[in-house]
Amino acid sequence: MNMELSGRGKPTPEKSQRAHVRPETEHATVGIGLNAAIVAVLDNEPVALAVRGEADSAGATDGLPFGPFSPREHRTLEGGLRAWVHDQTGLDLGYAEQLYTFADRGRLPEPGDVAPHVVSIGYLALTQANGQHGLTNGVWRSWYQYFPWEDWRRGRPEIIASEIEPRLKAWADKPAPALASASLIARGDRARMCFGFDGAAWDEEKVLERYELLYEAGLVDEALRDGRNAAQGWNVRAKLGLPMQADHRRILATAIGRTRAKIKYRPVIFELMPNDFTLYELQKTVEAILGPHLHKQNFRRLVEGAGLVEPTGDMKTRTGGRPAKLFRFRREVLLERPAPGVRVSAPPSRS
Amino acid sequence: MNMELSGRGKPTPEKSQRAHVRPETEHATVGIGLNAAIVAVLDNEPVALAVRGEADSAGATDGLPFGPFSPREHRTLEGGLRAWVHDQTGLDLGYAEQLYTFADRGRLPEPGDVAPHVVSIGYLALTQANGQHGLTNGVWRSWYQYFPWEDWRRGRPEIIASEIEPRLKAWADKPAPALASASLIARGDRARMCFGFDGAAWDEEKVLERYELLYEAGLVDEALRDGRNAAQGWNVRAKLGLPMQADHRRILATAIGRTRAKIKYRPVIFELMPNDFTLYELQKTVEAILGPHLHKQNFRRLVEGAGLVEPTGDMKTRTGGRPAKLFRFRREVLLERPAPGVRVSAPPSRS
DNA sequence: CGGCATATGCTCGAATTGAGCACAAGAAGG
DNA sequence: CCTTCTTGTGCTCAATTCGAGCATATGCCG
Repeated sequence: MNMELSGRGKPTPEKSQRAHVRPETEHATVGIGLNAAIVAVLDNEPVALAVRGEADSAGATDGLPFGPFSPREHRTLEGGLRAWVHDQTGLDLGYAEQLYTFADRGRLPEPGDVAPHVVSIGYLALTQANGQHGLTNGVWRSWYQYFPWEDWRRGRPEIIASEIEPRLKAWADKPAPALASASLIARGDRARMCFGFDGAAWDEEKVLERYELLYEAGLVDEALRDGRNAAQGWNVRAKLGLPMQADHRRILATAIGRTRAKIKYRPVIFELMPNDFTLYELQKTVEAILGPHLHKQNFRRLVEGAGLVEPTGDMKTRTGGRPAKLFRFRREVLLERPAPGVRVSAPPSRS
Repeated sequence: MNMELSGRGKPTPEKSQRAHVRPETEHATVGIGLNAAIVAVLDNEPVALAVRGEADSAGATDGLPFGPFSPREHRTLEGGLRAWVHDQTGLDLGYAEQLYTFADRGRLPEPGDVAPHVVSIGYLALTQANGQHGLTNGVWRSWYQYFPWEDWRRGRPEIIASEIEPRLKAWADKPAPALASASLIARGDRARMCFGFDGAAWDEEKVLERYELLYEAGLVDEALRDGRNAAQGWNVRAKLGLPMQADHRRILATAIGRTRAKIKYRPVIFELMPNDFTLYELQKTVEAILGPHLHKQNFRRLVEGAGLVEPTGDMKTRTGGRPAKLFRFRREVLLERPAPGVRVSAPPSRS
């Protein structure tokens, strides 16, 4: 989990372990946890399912649904995920994909413990949240509550200019610690690229990079909670977006970034839509996830031209204007195109 | 790990586990293994580092470098990976990224064992294999030995028409098992999309999908070894490509697919190149990975226009023709473009 | 019935892309 | 030395795609 920038020869801070020739038998055993970022779009708002944690030090913090994986009970990771998500929340997941496996020590809240001995595997699931249909636990919460800087639907979010830019620039002016742990790229340049300062382009897919930068800079609560402030001289009150338990917000950031990337080359957007929809509803859903982009007429040309949808024959009348044709997902596109999706391109570099 | 096709409501075959309210404490413990697909390009041949397994039933089978992860010894997964890769092979990894976590039971060779209790996390590493520089263990082997159908450098590989197409079509004509476990798409259609039968486009990124389809169809040795032939009436001798231990070939397939995708939007191709190179050498490296594509002049326009390279000022004379300008990777591109890479597009649907 | 709001069709210029022509310049060989 | 081969490099041109706007359609509401 890094910036995925091209850099050779990252240092290996750990000491080499003893040589071993046939290592297969000497595993240390750890627990496996599964985290699910369950995403839907409710009233044009992208939401994730959050469960309320028990109140800890600073009040109750949201978390993602979480459950252990037992290879004894479940044949596959995804099967285990579906089972306990159903048990915990009443939801039957549709589409699900694995995101990333997190095992980093040092991010976990237990202060005295040496190693977490828990590896957590993050999953992304997309679903329709028609009403609160059978939800027994957890609430749908806008993902922009956790990541307010990601919400460009009404233009550039103010929090970037008012909070993020000054604080990140102050951080960039401090010298980086000599370990050079993070990156070969200067702090200021990373901030510029991530948040589009000074006219750089905003890349809506870099959700994780942005969160990790804020974490490194000590601007999210999780950084303080994890004790990184002790080592540096940070502001005590960070508060950019709602925090989450453990590294759940990192997983959610990964999920958002993956969702934003994926709808461009896989028709997963339809996992979030009802069966019939108007093209404008489809556009609004895409924009809820990506931020506003497209010219309505061009969006129509795009999705119709790509063969992603077909008219149902019916119309929707209560649109407030001229009635709109209803469409449905055209499954055959999967057999026709190698990578069908809503291929919207980057917006023209608004800053 | 599936076809990532848009399909709702996959059935959950496992039974629900007992309800649990605060699951964090009741982890079953399992071992964590790390697998590395270490990729380089040697003499225009894409290679992966393979280690020879001890001879099992049918002779020695290659495997990927593999080591256990101990959270006690290593702070991060990637740190652990780098350490034992260095110990086992003498290599210092440059670029590395996590691929996927595999925990599926039923793919492991132990016939009597109920559950593997080992979760393996696959990594992709890109490196330069200048000579056998310090290699203490393992050999570089062309990845097309494991996946001959992926090698389109001399046109469509013959093995597709001679072996894969007839055998997959025979498999497609058999009725799918009622469990409908794999996909909502008919076997024949999946085969068509994966391998480009009947004029469908070849998508060089679908490496994993192709391997998994062959596995399901019982056409790779691993399927036989895992005992799937007992349930069906398969050919006893599969032999499409060299097999590997456990699910290492699946990990390598994931690695190849990811590499092919990634060089298009990240400048990771330069991890595989020496510092100075000619544009034609760069093109050959890209083609080794992707298959042949580009018009030489357009490739030049592409990489120069994208600002990916800059001339060193020197020339390379021993080219067999006119001397060629030498170039180097232009790091500044990382600060200028959000997703710089060799944006080659799909070849014009050769079948 | 007229105005409003949304839906939908169409056009046009700019940018990108695929493909080829032409020429440059060292190597090899008579 | 001059021809020919081979690879490198600059340029053009048509086809396609993309961004943006104009114009018209049509139900709803007063």
